[in-house]
Amino acid sequence: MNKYTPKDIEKKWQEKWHDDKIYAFDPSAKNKFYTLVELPYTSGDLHVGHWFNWATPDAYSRFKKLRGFNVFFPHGYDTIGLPAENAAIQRKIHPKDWTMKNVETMQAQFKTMGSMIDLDNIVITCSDDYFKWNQWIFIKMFERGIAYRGKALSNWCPKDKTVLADEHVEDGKCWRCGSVVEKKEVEQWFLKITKYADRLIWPEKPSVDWPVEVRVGQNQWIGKSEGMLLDFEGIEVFTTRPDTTDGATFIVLAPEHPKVKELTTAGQKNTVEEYVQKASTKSELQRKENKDKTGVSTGAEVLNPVSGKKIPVWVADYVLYGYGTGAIMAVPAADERDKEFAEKFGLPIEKTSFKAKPKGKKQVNYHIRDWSISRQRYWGTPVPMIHCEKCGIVPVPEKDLPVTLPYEVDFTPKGKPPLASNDEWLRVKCPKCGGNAQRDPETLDTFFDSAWYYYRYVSTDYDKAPFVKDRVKKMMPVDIYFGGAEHTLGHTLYARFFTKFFKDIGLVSFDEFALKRVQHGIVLGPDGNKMSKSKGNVINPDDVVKEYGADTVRLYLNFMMPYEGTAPWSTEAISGMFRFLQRIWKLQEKLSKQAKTDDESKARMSKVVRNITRDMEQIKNNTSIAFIMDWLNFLSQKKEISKEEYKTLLILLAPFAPHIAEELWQIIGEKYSVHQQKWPSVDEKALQKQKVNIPVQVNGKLRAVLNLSADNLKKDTVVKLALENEAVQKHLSGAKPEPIYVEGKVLNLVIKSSSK
RNA sequence: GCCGAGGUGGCGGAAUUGGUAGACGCGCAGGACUUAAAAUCCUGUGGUGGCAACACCGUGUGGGUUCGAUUCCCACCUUCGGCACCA
Repeated sequence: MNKYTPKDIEKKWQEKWHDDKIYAFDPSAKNKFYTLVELPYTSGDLHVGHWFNWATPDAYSRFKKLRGFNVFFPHGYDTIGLPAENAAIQRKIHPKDWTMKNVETMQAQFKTMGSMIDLDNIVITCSDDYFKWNQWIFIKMFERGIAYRGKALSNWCPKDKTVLADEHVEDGKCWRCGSVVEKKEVEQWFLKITKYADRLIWPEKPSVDWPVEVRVGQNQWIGKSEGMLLDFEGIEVFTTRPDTTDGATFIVLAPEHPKVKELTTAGQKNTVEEYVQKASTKSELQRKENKDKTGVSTGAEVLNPVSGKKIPVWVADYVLYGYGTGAIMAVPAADERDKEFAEKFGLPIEKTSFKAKPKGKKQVNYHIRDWSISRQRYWGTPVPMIHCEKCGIVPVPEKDLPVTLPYEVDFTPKGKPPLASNDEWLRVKCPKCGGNAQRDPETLDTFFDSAWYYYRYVSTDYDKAPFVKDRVKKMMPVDIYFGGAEHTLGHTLYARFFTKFFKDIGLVSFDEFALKRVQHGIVLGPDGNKMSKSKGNVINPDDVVKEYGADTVRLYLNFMMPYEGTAPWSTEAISGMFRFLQRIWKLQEKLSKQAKTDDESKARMSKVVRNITRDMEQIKNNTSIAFIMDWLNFLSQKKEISKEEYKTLLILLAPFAPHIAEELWQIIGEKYSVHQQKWPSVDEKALQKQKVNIPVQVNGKLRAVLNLSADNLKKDTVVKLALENEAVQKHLSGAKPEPIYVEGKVLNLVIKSSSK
């Protein structure tokens, strides 16, 4: 027997599996299972986090395959983003070249994982065909009024010189570069996600299995609140508590509110203008940081229709222009913020009856706002629209799609979209009137691309539509979607939104694209901190693979913690995994043709298989591996082991360590491939024959354990045996206990204390 | 402030619907093999006391329900994540 040397076997099998197409999805077969992992961004290299993210889904998919499912596990790359464009600026490489080079590197690295993902049939979001259908979808949205041109106070990243969606402003800063985000009035494209707000709200008991934190988080972000629109002499306010209108003692307008100028009295003009001016220069972050209430009076007064009193109108930036009507009625007696404001500025506070019934219109408001979708950058899908002076905005006809990116542009940020710098590309004839017109020089947000890529996966070869309806009908929804928690408010919400839109235009028939969502945690550096170059605690997967092989790395990543967990990488623990594989390798010495699987072993094996099957289904791969170790420990103690025992070990191992499992499978002369075998079954009879441990408690404290055979589990027998037990007798000290027995589980002997 | 998820050995973490707390792995200690070391193998490993048998304590804290609670209920402390002047 030679030594276990991963590098001698891993590449060999990877190539053979690939050549033999052993993981090929059979579109005609039933029993489909669609595993989806968020497509990686083409940043350059796979880091250990990528390995972690894929190790569990891959083991899970392999398990599903062994369980008889026809597994579809496709792959792709999210290619659009600023790093590509910035690399281009810094290193003078074209974004496309930079991106495609990274795709190549990452493809090669994915191969070393020995994953069953299909690397031949990938979606690359910057390819022409993806652009085409991306643009097609955009035009469909435009036709339905979902994509629209709007002007709004938007989040502006001064460094990236582009607009940001609300979901990508984190703590007042740009999600990508961390610059403090400014507010800027910009005309741009929006998607009317607000129209879908109600349908995106998760019901209490959803039909699909998504984590609560996602459901609650999304519902909060959508932030539905029902209330009323009330009129205060021309000022419309939104309130959720119309019943407190009698206690409204003043009105507050947001600084941007158009009525501010109109209402301000001559005496207050300078003060108000100064205040409004000041508020407009504040960034969102500054507004958030300083929660002290500020504001000024307009000098105007309006009638409170319920109390019949004239109440003053103020301007303050604690009222947000973007929410409700940008104006509120302040009820200091019922609202903390209004109270604080009233106290600070000496405004009256009056009791409310909570019984007011003002006249007004019912109104529902949402926290979520329409998704700003256009970016003033080069590296993205061009917005497929033409601006004609005569006809206005005209979509590019389908036959002219895709609108591709011109290779030559000046993409150094200058405040205007880079595409506007290429005249030849920009100028175009209007498809309607044939007159002179211009292309839209903006590109789509990268989150538009990733909102529907898993539909394209099922139709990478199709060029008549974004996807083949029938195939989607057959293969979707996705059965399980693995990804990161950071996409709770962005990507996964957008993906749900797109699915509902697709349903509306008759492309799909379901409401949710993924039946189950599982979110991974993070592998920290060995020092317990987040891995970062500056901290020098980054683990390079290529190095670890070189040292131990891919199987050890996969195994360790599956074993180190639950998929949802976050824990530090341990250079010591991973060597334990290597040791485990070496012990399995060595076990082949004990394999004997004559050896039979005895009853004890059968029972043990069944228990292991049963537990692993149960845990794998629940994606508890760490405990599944623990049971494989348990089985190995058991086999190691035997003098010789049967082929059945050994084969079971290899099949159980195969999802986690596919290469070594295959190699050993071949060594023992079994038919290729171990990955096309049947998952071992549980021998219920053997399990029933096994002896059972019955803990015996006296007054709830464990005093003895009886090892009993299955036919000795009746209450009378167990109690009798327990009472004969010395340790039990000692603690009973002659008393007559009342037995409480749960069959096959536990016996508790209770002595009723005399004082009771 | 609001919402969500957690708090179990030296560490990562187990514990099926309330039923032997600490599986499995790492680390550590002792032993075997070796001239020696590494590797490997064996044994032990929650805490306290005891030579030992054994006893008591023990799942963030304090109460409660129960024959029995890491698991259920109440209050509190605390860590992490999300949202945050949303009217």
